[in-house]
Amino acid sequence: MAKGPTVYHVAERAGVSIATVSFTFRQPDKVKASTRDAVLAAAEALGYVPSASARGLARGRTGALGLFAYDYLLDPAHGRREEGIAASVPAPTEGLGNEDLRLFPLYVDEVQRGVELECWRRGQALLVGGGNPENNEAVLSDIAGRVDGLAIFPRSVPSEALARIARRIPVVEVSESDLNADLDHVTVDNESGIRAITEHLLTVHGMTRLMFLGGMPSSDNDHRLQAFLRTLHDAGLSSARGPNYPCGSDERVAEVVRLLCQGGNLPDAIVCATDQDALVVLDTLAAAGVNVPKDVAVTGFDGIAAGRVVRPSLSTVRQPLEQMGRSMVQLLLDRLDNPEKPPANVHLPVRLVVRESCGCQAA
Amino acid sequence: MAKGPTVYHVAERAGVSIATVSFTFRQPDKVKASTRDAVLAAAEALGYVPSASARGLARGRTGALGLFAYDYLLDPAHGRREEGIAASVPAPTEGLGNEDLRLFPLYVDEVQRGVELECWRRGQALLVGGGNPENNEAVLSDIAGRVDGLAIFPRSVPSEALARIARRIPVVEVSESDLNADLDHVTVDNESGIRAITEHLLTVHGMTRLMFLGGMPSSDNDHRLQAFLRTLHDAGLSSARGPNYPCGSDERVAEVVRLLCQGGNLPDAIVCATDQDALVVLDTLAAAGVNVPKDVAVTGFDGIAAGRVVRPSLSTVRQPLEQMGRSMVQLLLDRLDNPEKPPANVHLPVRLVVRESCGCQAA
DNA sequence: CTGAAAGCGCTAACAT
DNA sequence: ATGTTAGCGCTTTCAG
Repeated sequence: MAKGPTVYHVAERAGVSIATVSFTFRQPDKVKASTRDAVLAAAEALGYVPSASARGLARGRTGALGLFAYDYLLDPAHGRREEGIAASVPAPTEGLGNEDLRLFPLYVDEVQRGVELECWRRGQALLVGGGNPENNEAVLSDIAGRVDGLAIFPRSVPSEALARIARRIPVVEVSESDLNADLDHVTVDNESGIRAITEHLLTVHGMTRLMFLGGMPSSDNDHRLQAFLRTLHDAGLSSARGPNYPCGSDERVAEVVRLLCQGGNLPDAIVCATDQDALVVLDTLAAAGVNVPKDVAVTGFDGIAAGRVVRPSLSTVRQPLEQMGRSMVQLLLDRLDNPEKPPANVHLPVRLVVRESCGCQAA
Repeated sequence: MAKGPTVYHVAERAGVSIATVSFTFRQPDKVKASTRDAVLAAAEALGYVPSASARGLARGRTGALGLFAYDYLLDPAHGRREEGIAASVPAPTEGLGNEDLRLFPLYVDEVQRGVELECWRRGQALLVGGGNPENNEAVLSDIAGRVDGLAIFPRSVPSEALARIARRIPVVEVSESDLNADLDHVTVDNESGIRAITEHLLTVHGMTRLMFLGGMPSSDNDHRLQAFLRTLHDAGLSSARGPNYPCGSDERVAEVVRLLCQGGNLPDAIVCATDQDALVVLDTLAAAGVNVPKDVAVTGFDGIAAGRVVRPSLSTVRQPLEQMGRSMVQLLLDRLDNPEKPPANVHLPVRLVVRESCGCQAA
């Protein structure tokens, strides 16, 4: 606690100059063995811990990367995540209601884990910043001042703020984005993912009346919709209904589903833009007494953990979430090495995951 | 990217001194409105972002807190967690095998989330460091040099390394610890938790032959065992067998259970030291064709998410994991304000969570 | 191979 | 209310 020892103390104790101390820590083999041992011993004895601030100042680099972990569930559109994963556990009568599924790790959580694991693997320091409802800007600026590069989630940061930061340090964004075209990106193959799951519905289940449904608008979701329509078109079909996307929120998605139920003419399948949308759809259908997949099939996109646990379990397209996080780190580090190269884009494959909600192995 | 603007640039552009710029950012209301506006405008125009390194150096504080997120699952004793939560998703025949449950958030994950949320809420920067199998020491030292205070998990850091760091910055440890008595701690009421679940078995289910089982040794687990024995004693009973704790690893736990099955005389209930142990027990019993809770009841301790999802779902004692993370942050900040106060200890309550594995609502 | 010295960008007295 | 002036602890030429 007591204002730790500095290079000066170590230098004095080891009987060398501060330059030698510094040098010993960065190029251990460039100093005479005896000197090195003396320095290391002194450092050890004193409990010396190099100050990252001082080093950062001197080197012009902090040596840390940042992740701005905007939490979608703190966003009004999705409602608040419960007080902690798996927190609320009603006593004996507890079942595993679909409404509890928000307690499992989400898209952002898994990507974050990937960022963390990759940083740790490389011995890279990682600053994890979080959206603070109010002063998002201030928080972001603070983070920006602390790191050499920043990873962000789409739409978690206003474009102007982003531009200001990107002028100073490299920024990488996960997911597609029609804005911020100058940033590095990590994206997935939405096209083939939607095509795979849609064709599964068409071919394996012989369905013909499909509809696309999604809540929040995004570039990814836009592309998924387009891919959906193209797939249907290629099969000589058209969408069962005008695509209900973007509805705007979970609430609106539920509303659309309720209307569908009341109307009495459900499509064969509802292809959702994301797993979260699909979970809402599943909830709503269950509440309306509609059987999935018997009366209507439902599919998602993302492959979050909750989809494995719901009943019926969710057929979906899995994104390599952890890998996406790792790739962000990779991209950041690459750009730090080579600031001038044109914006890069790591495009990752996805995988069709067939479970129950499409009608396969309908228990 | 181009070596961002500094206070000097802003000062020049605003026609003031650098001190005024600095002052404007820290005490906005202490400067004349006109000056403030000029400074802010200049900063805005220049895209000024304060350097945390410089500030840290000057103030003697980095303004960030650290979490050393040792991952137990990277530890050989527990085996490696799959490539990402919910990653491995075997096709159509997939059930939700118990072996998949390691994919859900664990004890450490939930505590980490608590630390994050609390830091974000307070606008506190948070550095999340990770165990790197090899150079744990180096990583730790690096983190220590970057933060004003550090939160750690028990036994994730060798005591000597810890001592060195604790000499420089405050360190808070979650869970009980007979070592490191000089650190601040966040603990839970193991005694009443074990007592509650044991008495539930005794009273509600009328069981008499109970045994305690646990893998890894720890102070918490030690205390749980003691509480277990005391509870039995108070009821005029004794342990059905010599307590099998600490077995040492998941493997050894499984082995003990297999022996029990072969021996043919299972106790009425196996009270596990942790949920993780209980999941292993559940797995092993299932593999041996033993029915839970019919043939034997099983209970856990922790309340991790996976316990809700297994079948039979796990009766357990839930720790307020998120709150524990939040309390660590609180403790760190308190100590920074008041370095001299004696070691503090936040002792949190736990809650009995009755599900199926104890025999309640046996489907 | 090692020492001397000049900053890195900002804060905090102390002046004014 | 604002300007002056020392550093904070480390890195990095440049000499020796």
